[in-house]
Amino acid sequence: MLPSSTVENYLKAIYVGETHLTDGQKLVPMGQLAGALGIAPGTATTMVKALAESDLVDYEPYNGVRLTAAGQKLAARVLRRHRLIELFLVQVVGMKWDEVHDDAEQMEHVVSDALIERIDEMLGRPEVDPHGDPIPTADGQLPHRTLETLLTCPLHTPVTVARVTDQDAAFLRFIESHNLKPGQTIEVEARDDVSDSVRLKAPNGVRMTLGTRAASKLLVTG
Amino acid sequence: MLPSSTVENYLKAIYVGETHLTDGQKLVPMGQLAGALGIAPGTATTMVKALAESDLVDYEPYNGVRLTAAGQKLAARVLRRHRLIELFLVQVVGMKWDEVHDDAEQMEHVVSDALIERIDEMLGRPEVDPHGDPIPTADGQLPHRTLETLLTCPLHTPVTVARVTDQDAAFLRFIESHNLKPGQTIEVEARDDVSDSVRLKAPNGVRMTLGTRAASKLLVTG
DNA sequence: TCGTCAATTTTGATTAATCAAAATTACACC
DNA sequence: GGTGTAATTTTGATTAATCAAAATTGACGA
Repeated sequence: MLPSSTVENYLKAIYVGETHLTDGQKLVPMGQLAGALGIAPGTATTMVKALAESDLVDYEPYNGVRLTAAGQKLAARVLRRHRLIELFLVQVVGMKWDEVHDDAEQMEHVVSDALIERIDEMLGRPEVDPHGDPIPTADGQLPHRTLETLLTCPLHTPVTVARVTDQDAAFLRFIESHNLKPGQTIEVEARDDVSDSVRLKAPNGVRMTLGTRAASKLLVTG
Repeated sequence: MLPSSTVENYLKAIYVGETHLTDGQKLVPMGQLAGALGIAPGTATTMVKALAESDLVDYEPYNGVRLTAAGQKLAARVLRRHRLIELFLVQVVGMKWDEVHDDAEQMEHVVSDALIERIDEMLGRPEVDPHGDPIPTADGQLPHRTLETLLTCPLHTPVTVARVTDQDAAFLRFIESHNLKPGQTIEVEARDDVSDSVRLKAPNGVRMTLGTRAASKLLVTG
């Protein structure tokens, strides 16, 4: 019984949902899941019960859902495919990083293992995709680096952009046009809670200001 | 109402079915369609009636089905995608020509126009795929060369393999291992109806014998 | 303790795609 | 012209995925 694209999408959404859980939570709420997938809450309930039946998730009524080991393995596989495909489309095919998400979203469910292996090989077993998101290994491990956001990193200190955690095309174009893509070195000069903003110096020396919402999507390493 | 993968597959099957019609026929029989798609005959009937409702096909009960102009346009688009993707996977990704069919079959329904355009550009607007099958143009024209099979081409005359009309992986591996891929020059030395076979000289000078069934799948130009 | 409200689950329906098996039709042959 | 066969269509069901709206639950504040 190989999983349908729909099942794969549920698992993937739960997987990333788990990584977004604040503090000691271990269950992804149904509402959040339904929201992430853009479906009605009742639909999510029905589907999750079926996933639980297949031992892909643990489901606690009214509390939420969590992946089992089997579910985690499948989810990691899908995420691996997605990120490899994104990198491939940018690196090999020459598409822009803001236009590859939808193609990857579709292709991740349908391409053969042989094609994924070829892509992985062509790209030299990469560890991160064009957005700096880590690529799960073939055996399902998700490498984890601890990164800081522009809201928490040290001031007046050069840091390197490592990851951009937003797939929105307009946001990505903004990042690119201001030279803030992963790999670029920048420096946070000031933060201001009142104006809800962060001021920073871009690689070319240009100063600019971001809202905290946007700033929280840029992850950096010291 | 963009067409589902299923609808695209029906249209594609009717499209290629039409090209296989003998003499003056203009309708693809339901049985043949169902067979090509691997579905029950009743299912084909139901679906074709729906396609007729959407003006993608003309349907004559008990006689068969034919594409309308709109259906033809869609079918050509899918076939174009399929063949461009196959060539891409061979040429750029380095997959073998006998292993790209299934990936192309899936990807043809899901990749963006932007990706197809990039692929077409990378490949230099190619006219044929790795099997020598012509690639429909972006506006839906299917370039047609008149080719002969090994059953009809002149004897004792060098001819160039132009097309292999069978997607079966084992057959393709056979063709490759005997140096009979498109572009190779060969010569038919004899045909024999009784033994149902064709004898030919491969590029390396090696003599070999094919059954007429296999020989009919090799198309050549003088 | 109790009521309220938001989140969740249930219920009842719908759509697309499919099958098996029964009914029908076309046609060719005697 | 009748008849049998093969192709085709109909019929009745099934599965996966979905929605809207009604019912339920659980937690929190009064």
